[in-house]
Amino acid sequence: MTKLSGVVNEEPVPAGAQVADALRVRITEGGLPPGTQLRDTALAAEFGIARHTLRNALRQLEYEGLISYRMHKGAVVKTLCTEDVHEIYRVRRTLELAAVQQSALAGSAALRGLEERVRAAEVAVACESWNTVGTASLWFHQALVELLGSRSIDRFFQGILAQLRLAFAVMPDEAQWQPPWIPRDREICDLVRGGQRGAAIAATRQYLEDSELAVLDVVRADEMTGRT
Amino acid sequence: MTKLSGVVNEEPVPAGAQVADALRVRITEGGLPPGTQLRDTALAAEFGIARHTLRNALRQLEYEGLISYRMHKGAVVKTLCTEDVHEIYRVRRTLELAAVQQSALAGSAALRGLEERVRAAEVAVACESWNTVGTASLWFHQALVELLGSRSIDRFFQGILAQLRLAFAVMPDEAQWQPPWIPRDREICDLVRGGQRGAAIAATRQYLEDSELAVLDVVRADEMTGRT
DNA sequence: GGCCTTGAATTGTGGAACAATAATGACTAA
DNA sequence: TTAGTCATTATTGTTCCACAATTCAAGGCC
Repeated sequence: MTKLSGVVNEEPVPAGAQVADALRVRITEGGLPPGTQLRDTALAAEFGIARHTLRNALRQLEYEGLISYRMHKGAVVKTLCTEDVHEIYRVRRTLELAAVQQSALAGSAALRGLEERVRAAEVAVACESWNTVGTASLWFHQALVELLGSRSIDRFFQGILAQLRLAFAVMPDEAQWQPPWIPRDREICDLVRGGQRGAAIAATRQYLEDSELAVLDVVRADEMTGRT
Repeated sequence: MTKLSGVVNEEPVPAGAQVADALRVRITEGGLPPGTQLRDTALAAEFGIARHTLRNALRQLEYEGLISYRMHKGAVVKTLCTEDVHEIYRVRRTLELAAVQQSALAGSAALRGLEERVRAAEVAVACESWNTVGTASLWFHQALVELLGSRSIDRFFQGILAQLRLAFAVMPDEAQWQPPWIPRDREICDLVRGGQRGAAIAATRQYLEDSELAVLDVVRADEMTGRT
């Protein structure tokens, strides 16, 4: 509803892309829980844009893996199945471990980014802003992958983590679930910055192992409730 | 109306997606060389679809990195600059080396795929079907990455290699350029299948190093001719 | 209850139109 | 002549409307 105010000299952004951004936020913040049907006429009306333009936005989100399209059945916010979780963690293992392995070659700016984002997560824990904690932690892992120095990989990984956030969206008690991971993020951060590559790899591998199992629990629990 | 038992239930494919596939082929085969303006009215007329549908197809290709959009200036087939080449090879190094490293865990089907595609490339060389050689070689490297067993990474990497094909599209003498790489593909394939991980990694790293420089030469040469 | 039919709702696509911007070319001025 | 200005045209981004194809929900029939 709010017409986005653009700073004058910026490159103009197509309306569809703006709506895509807004929807992406709504989905990853849990405003549109997995399984939600996205009726294009309704959404178009809500955002005050034409149906075609909205459908463009939905297409973009489909490419990013946040919604799934089926012919003549429209768009649905994706619900993660266990295989999806395995897939997400296959990607995480590949990219995060590769990033830690090559961390010696990373620029100092990227390394500082690590520290910043871990600290942000710790602040979120201190503030007891639980819904922020999960996002901050994911941002840290995004920063890890950014050590590789590849923009396309960064974008790709961003989509993967956005999908992972779909699992957070159906989590019953984020306050219990999220905080324990932050000290482990801190540990990985310090090991990487300290140049202790072997230990960093081991810590990251174990982290991903444990995290995958934990997320699987959440997804399986959600599958149970959904099947009733 | 009842479906006969055993008949495959084909999900219908949206028209936009079909056109996107056709355009992707045209671009990667060189039918639409880099820099070509893609006028949507003309293309829509040619494919016999509405402008909206065609624009959806273009959006998809934009997401894959094959075309670039600029507001109110439409779509253009992307022309690789040297930074783009660096970026492509950053991704290749990350994923292909990670794949070779983890090749011990790969399934036997994936390993057979390696052999198949190298052989296809060798056949193409024997047939002197030079335009096929480059594509076959890229397919081999795609198979390498498939050792990781991740569908999303496969799709991502496919897009990257499609971008690389844009460099082939402006290459003056593919017959000279492509064949020398095939024996090196063969070497990597045999090392991986033989379980000689260290040697395989070294060979792959050297391959990517040399390949990047060679592609950079092509792109730089093209930049010169384009600037006149 | 189970099955079929029917009508409404929704999607996928087409077509025309319009404002905003870019490209083009003519015209003027130095 | 050459540079700059301005109007004309093309093209894009977006909207509205329309319609066939298909799914969904409800009701009627056995």
